[in-house]
Amino acid sequence: MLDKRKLDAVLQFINRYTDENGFPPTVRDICAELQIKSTATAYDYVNRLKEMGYLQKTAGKKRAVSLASSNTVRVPLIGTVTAGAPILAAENYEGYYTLPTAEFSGEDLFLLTVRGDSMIEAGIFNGDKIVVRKQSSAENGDIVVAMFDDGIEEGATVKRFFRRDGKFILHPENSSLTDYVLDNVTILGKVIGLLRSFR
Amino acid sequence: MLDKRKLDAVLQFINRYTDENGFPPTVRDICAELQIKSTATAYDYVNRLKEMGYLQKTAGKKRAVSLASSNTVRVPLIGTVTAGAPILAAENYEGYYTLPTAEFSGEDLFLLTVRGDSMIEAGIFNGDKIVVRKQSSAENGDIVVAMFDDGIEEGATVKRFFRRDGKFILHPENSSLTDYVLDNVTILGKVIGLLRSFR
DNA sequence: AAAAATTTAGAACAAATGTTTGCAATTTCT
DNA sequence: AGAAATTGCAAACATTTGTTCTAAATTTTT
Repeated sequence: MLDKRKLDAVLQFINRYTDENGFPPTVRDICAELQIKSTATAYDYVNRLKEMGYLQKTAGKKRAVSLASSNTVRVPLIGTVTAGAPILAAENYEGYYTLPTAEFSGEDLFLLTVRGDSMIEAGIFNGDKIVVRKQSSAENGDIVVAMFDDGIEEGATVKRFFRRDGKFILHPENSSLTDYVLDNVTILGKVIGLLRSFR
Repeated sequence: MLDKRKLDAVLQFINRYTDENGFPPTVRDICAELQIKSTATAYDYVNRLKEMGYLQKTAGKKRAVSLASSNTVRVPLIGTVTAGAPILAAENYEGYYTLPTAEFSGEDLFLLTVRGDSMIEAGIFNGDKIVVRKQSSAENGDIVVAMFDDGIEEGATVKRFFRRDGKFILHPENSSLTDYVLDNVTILGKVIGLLRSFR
């Protein structure tokens, strides 16, 4: 049986090295770091880690190891949620943010900058960037990004979602605002987290 | 004069490729992507980008290009802010989070999980992870992580900081709590942002 | 339009780095 | 303790991939 700790050390090193340098180490780098005296040994470790599913690598390629489970996701910032503003349009892409999967995981995530104070009591402030998972339905109590059109106003907003008596309710978490009660809403996604930076 | 757009396309590609694969492309990958017919040409582009300061690379090394200005920072999660709990101890490291520099930048950042509701009116909730920049002083109005010892209680907390009449004030943003007025505090850092994930 | 400069291509070369092999060292099993 | 299995080493090897060189193509300048 092979020493579990050594394998772990190799994995850790690959992870750290890649993060610090922007590219993975060579087998010889691994040797140097862990005082392994033969490239074949380091090579062996890497292959075991691959077989165990911790690493991805393509045979032959140089410096082509990467963690099987990435620590990060690339998430596009696609605009601002403000009434009337069409979002989700490809032209609105404002770049990609790399986020830690430890905190934000899932498929089809995107970021939106929040404009307004309608969710302030839920801790979502003006200027926050919300992490949204794209989905077209929601459960009672979810915070969602939704498009609505009640004949008076239309647009996309962030609200807490409820369905009651055949109606859709978009509930602002701000006691000075009132609910939207609608016959139709289009759910764009569920808010799964947020980023804030104090300026 | 060389086409600015082509250079930009190369930079973009290196960025995207690295993000998607965990390791940078080879000159031949660049050729394939941008329909360049000679490795020498792609090689030239990469070198120019290096000279212009957009890329870092070491001559000779394979697959060893990386962006000069990283899009991300690695930030350690070092514990929880709760009264009485010593933080900043090396043993408390709970791993590293990769955060986007577009949102959180600076030197000596760390993350803490917040326990308690003392800053709820500033939008900092129980369970949030705050991004802290290590520093030993603060300005009036800053939200800080501070150690205090008033003879009754001691520990680390997150509070808004003020200095007034020779005293230090740690002000909770929660109208049901009262200020700590202290003769001595040790500032551990300034809160520059936060992460939240809804469970 | 010719000359000069720059950019690109094609091919060959060299070095870094993954991979294989045979054997020694170590550990595990009987 | 001895046998068997596993692990580690050293060295050679193979391939990927960076690099260089020369000339053709293109663009810029005169």
